[in-house]
Amino acid sequence: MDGRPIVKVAGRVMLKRGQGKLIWLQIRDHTTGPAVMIEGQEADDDAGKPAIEPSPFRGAMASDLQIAASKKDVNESSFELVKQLDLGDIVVVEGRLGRTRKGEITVWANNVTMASKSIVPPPEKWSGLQDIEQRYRKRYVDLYTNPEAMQAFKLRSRMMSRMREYLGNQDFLEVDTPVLQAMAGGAAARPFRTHMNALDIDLFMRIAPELYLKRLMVGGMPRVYEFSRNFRNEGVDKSHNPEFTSLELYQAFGNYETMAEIAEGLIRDAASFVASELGDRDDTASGDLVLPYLDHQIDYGRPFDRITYAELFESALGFPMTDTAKAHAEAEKRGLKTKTEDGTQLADILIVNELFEEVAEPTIDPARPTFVFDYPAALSPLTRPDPENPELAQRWDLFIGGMEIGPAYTELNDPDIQEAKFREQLAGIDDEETTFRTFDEDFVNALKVGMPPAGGLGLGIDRLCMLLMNQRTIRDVILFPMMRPEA
RNA sequence: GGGAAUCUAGCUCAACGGUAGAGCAGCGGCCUUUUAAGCCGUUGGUUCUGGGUUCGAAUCCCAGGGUUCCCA
Repeated sequence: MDGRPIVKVAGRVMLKRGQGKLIWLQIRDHTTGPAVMIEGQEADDDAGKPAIEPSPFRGAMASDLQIAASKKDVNESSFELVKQLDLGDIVVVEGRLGRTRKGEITVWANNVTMASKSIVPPPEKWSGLQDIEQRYRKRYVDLYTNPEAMQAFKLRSRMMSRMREYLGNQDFLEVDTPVLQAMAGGAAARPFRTHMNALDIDLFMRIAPELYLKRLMVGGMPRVYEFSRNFRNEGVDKSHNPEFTSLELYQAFGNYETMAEIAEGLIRDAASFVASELGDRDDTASGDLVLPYLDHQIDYGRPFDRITYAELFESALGFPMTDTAKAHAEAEKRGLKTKTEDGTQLADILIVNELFEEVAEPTIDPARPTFVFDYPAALSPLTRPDPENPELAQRWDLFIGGMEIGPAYTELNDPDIQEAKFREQLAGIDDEETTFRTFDEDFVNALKVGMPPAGGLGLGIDRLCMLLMNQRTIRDVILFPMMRPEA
């Protein structure tokens, strides 16, 4: 009649301002996407798109809708309902879409019904839920209260869809492999133990999917990946949660070089996607792709830097890593660990690696994604040694923003070498008493059946989310991070 | 593992060792185009837990717990 479309919207009441015969609501949209359901005629240009401008105040973000319930427009029971509404209630509103005198897009309600009553008081409407602990424990409140939290998790979800799409386009198959394993292999970490009653056997939660994904390579799946929830019975800090998500990926006839291409392409695509979702950057035109992370402006557009382990070591320490006498002296000088807890001297290579991690890694420019190539073979039991130089493993680690994002390897597919490496590990060549050591005979047997030469890649998805979404801690990209149960 | 900080109303925060408060939310009224908060009135507490010092403890001491931050 007046040309304004009739819409039906639903959402949680965030603000309510009563004015006697006119009551204003702001509701956080519970319909999907920006579209309200338009039941009537097409909207006219200025009112059709519910492009509600972001408000300058925190309580009402772009996804909020404004509702006006006027006693003269709304039916009597609806008006009574609106008067009784509490903040936090979820309502369904039908009405005409229009504007206020000040131009605010508003649904002028004809009918309001209660969809769900909230009987717990919401946080303070201006400052929201501030307590960090409560934000994690009551994520359901955090999400509706703090739009930036919601945005990070929406982005995480969409980013993972995008990665699946990217990999699917390259003929990678997504698979699921066991979380409960009789032996927790594929990484050096302390596992969670559990027990299966029906078979009366002890089991472990996986620390990595690697050995199963490789079995699939043996079986003839040339390109596989898994977004794997891994469980490690270790500490919690701002970049570690006991359960975390990694992307593990294997490519037959690939190697660590092709893995670098895939990793770089995948991360750049994800970064580009996140940048466009955030929608407030105009740097794609120039070919640059820069996203902020804490104090850094990280450039995902340019080719990632590449350096070898030995080069980085020497440039940071000032002497070559082969000079083990100097390495020992340097480690002593810096007070690094040089002995195991029972007092035996650490192996040279472990001293070198201590120095590498403590001194060399921090010299990597956090704003430049950097591959560190060619790790010492002794540190990489599942990696194929370089045929030219068996001391080196065909492995790289990727560092971004000061964090280790993931390794990749040219995979070891020789069953004899694999078996020998397993034995070496069991003999305790490394110092880590927390490291769980396994000898997976069936895996050796799979290699005897024959695994194609392959490249393998692991990416820490939580850390990638921290980077791309500029979140300070891993708990801000995990919906329900590990917390001690409340007393 | 070490150090520091913090824990008070549903939420955000005050309170020199001297009656535990404010704002928001809630509750009762009045109010048709507001923009976190309209106006008036009003309810609300195991001050994380347990000990101790003191005439008197949110405050000082001891022990424990949760969380956060920094370091290893």
